[in-house]
Amino acid sequence: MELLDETDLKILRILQENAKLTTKEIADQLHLTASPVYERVRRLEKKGYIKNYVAILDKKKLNRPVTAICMVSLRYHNEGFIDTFERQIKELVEVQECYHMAGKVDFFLKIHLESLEMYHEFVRSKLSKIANIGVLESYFVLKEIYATTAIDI
Amino acid sequence: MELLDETDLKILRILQENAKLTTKEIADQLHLTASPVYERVRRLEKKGYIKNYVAILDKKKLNRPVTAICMVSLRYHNEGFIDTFERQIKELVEVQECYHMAGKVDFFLKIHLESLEMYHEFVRSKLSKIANIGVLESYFVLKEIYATTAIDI
DNA sequence: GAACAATCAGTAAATTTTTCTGAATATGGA
DNA sequence: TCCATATTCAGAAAAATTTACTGATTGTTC
Repeated sequence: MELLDETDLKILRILQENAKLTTKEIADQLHLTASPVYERVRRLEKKGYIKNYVAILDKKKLNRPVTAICMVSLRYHNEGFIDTFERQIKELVEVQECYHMAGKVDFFLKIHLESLEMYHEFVRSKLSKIANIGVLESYFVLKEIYATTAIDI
Repeated sequence: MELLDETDLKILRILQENAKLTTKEIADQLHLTASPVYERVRRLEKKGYIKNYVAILDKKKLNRPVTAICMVSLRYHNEGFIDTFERQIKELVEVQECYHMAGKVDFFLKIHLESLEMYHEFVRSKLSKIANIGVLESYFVLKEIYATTAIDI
């Protein structure tokens, strides 16, 4: 069951840049008609290659100009402690991404906030309330050089 | 010119989770008809609150299971050096995000790849070819605990 | 309270999505 | 090589959605 040919990849490349194109517009780019493109997109959705479609908002216009990167190391690394940490992190609405890392740092967080003061408040009243945090290092984004949700396929 | 009321925010919250809902479906959630929802969405697009619409793909299914975080410090920090670095980074298709940071680390990269071997090759043949890199620290994602493109508004 | 602006509901046309059918092409054995 | 099968595509038609427009209602300001 061969699943992805070059046409599928082209469709995915287009959709991850602009999901509002009509099947007709995509079809024109690929020199096809709307039918095969429509069927392929549905199959790519169904098979899970396309996870979902989202609107990307302007963080600055919506008053979330501060992006912080936070590196967390736990004090104890038993399975229970790690699971608990993960569960508590998911509750924090400010956290956009959280990764469990290999190496001296255990977790990696990306956080969007209104201001540096709000970050201080976030750490004071939420992050530091989570038990078992050993080291917590904060970094701040000065400028977004490049950021996309697309992957190179 | 008051621009965003609670209805606008609700629409944005919905669209950044699922951009494929019809205006009718959104309208039902808000106890409105399609007309005002349609007009509001168009205004939110036009005013730039919505930057674009994208499809989110499944990295593992598309054979990009390795996510690396890379912290780069430059050797020299003249304006020219920084601009050059930024320009060169944007050329690397593997790099999904690049931020200029405050503090001891200058740049922060998120990179999606096929394998650890490909990361090695990426550093060897591309990253290290960029002049003026001082320190380069690599971290690898063991597990994605939580990741969204939505912001808390 | 009158004039103005903003928001909404409803309607209809244009466009797109969705479903279906049949033709063309490719594939895999015998 | 030829036949049977599966896959992919184009085209058409129905269903649904988008888009544009109108008028009514509500809210605001002076």
